[in-house]
Amino acid sequence: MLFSRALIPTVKEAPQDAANASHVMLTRGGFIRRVGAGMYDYLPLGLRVLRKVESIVREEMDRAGALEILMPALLPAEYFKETGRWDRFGDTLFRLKDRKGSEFLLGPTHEEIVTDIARREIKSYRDMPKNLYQIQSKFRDEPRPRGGLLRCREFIMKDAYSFDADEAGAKASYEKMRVAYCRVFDRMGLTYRMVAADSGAMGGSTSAEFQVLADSGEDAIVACGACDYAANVEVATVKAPPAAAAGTQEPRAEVHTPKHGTIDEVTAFLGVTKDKMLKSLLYAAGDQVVMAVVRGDHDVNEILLARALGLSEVFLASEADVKKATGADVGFAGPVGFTGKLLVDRAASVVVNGVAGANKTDTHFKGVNRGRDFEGDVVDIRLAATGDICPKCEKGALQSYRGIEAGHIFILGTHYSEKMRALFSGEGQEQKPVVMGCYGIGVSRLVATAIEQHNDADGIRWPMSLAPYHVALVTLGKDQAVADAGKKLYDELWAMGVEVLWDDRDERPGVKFKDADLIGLPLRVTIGGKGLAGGNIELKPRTEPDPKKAEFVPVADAARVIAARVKSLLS
RNA sequence: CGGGGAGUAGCACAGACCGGUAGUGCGCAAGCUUUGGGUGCUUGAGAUCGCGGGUUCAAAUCCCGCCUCCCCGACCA
Repeated sequence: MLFSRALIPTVKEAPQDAANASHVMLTRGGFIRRVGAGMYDYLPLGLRVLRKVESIVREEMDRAGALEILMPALLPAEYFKETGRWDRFGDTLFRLKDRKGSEFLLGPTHEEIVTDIARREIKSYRDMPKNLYQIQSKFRDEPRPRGGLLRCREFIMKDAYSFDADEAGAKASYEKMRVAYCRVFDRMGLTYRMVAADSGAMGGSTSAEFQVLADSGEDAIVACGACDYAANVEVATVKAPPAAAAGTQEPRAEVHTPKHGTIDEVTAFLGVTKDKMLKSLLYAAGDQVVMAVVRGDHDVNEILLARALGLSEVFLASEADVKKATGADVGFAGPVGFTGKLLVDRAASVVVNGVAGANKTDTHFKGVNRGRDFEGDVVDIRLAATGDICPKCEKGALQSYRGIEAGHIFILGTHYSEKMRALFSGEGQEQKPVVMGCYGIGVSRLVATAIEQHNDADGIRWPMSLAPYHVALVTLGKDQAVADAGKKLYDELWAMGVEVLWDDRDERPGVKFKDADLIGLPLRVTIGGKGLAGGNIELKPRTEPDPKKAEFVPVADAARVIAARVKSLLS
């Protein structure tokens, strides 16, 4: 592609609203333009990257034996009513009506529709396993679209669905997808972790997220430094602390702590460390108010807390509810004498001579010990953090990371097949629901995710497998010999299968170099009058910041050397 | 949905408090200049000041209503 004939509208200034690297660079580099909140144009460069992501995903799905199909994005409401998701999806669903007033939706995901295919076409255990996938636009009315392509209302997703005759078959299908996903992310040159995750509304028995590590990620994950344990912090647990040391228990004593309600204030006032504090938080859980106690240096994990209570969610109690439940102002709640349901984190349960609120305004207790001063149910309800010991190997220390969820795989079981009567005949003529799995990859999100992980101050550093073109060819000056050499190399490289973007514009060198860095093609070939007079062109990887370290390659060898370099970076 | 912020030329912004000829930089067009990291100079085109209403002789500016967008949080296969 000739730059002079392309549509690559680079701009110097970042859009005022962009807050992360990928949004800034995709916009500045002329890859995308915003059309509305969470809606983007893909300009030619952006579309080429999107297509590369799609190709890799498609190749790996096909390799894993999945079959590509395409379902409509516009869907009749009846399918979602059949499974109850028409109501359960709430405001996230884009709903619309046709001219006759019939209800429709724009598909946020396609379990119902693919299950409809299954119930019509899969009649026997002999028809399975099957895995159907599509790459398609999805629509979700997100409460808050953000981050450019990272969270859109219309986005492109690969969604795959497996159908098996039994749980063991489903596990095998799931495992195939896991391997395929690893290949996808490996080929894209991404650093990622497969983590245990909350199954959420899908209610599956087994699920894992593929988290691409990036400081700008929305998700917090922890991973063990010694074994393969990794989990979304939502569901991460930690090794149980040692049983209480048989230390001497001080008598419990009331202390006056006027206006000192926070952990920081109380520890400073009483001269104790945070791990001696019994942080007591009140939650609205269903129709009751429960108290959750964790150590002062720990935080409550609300998802674990909700699970421990058998609920889907809990909310921090209002100030009024706290006062009603404890009889004290916020900041002075504690387990001693609390009459409601009491949950105590494992680590907090073994604190000896702790400090806790006395359920009396401006008052705390010292010398609080579980077993003597209070009871409560001991559960794991705290957030894992860096330094905690791994729950799996019980040796390694956990490390916290930020991640971007780029893929999620589930075993769904028979949730949808039962509701929609997707039944098949087993070997003994019995009718059984198919066992399903579902597997998503955020294709358009990956375009942005790759940049979040691969960029520097000057712009993007595309991995070769995702770059819109393999090589940026920059010719300098108006010298005809340079232009001729550029044209020759350009033609040779394309003939060898190398995708070249030739900056043939009548621009000064600085402009071309800046744009090349911004667009971020992995290899840059420069042809200038001086170098050419010496019989050389220059070759520099985008990852090399120092232009002086460019490699000189004889003109005669250039095409061959460059093509070989591209090939090695692709494998 | 809660909190905060912003809508003025293609982009980034000033002007608003204190009403009176709509401005700057980048980009765009033309000319000269320059040519290995966003060259310098000159000239020019380009705006229903988000929308609707109100106050006023006069509204980008003051008042009322609405819309859109962004950030933090909640939310989120």
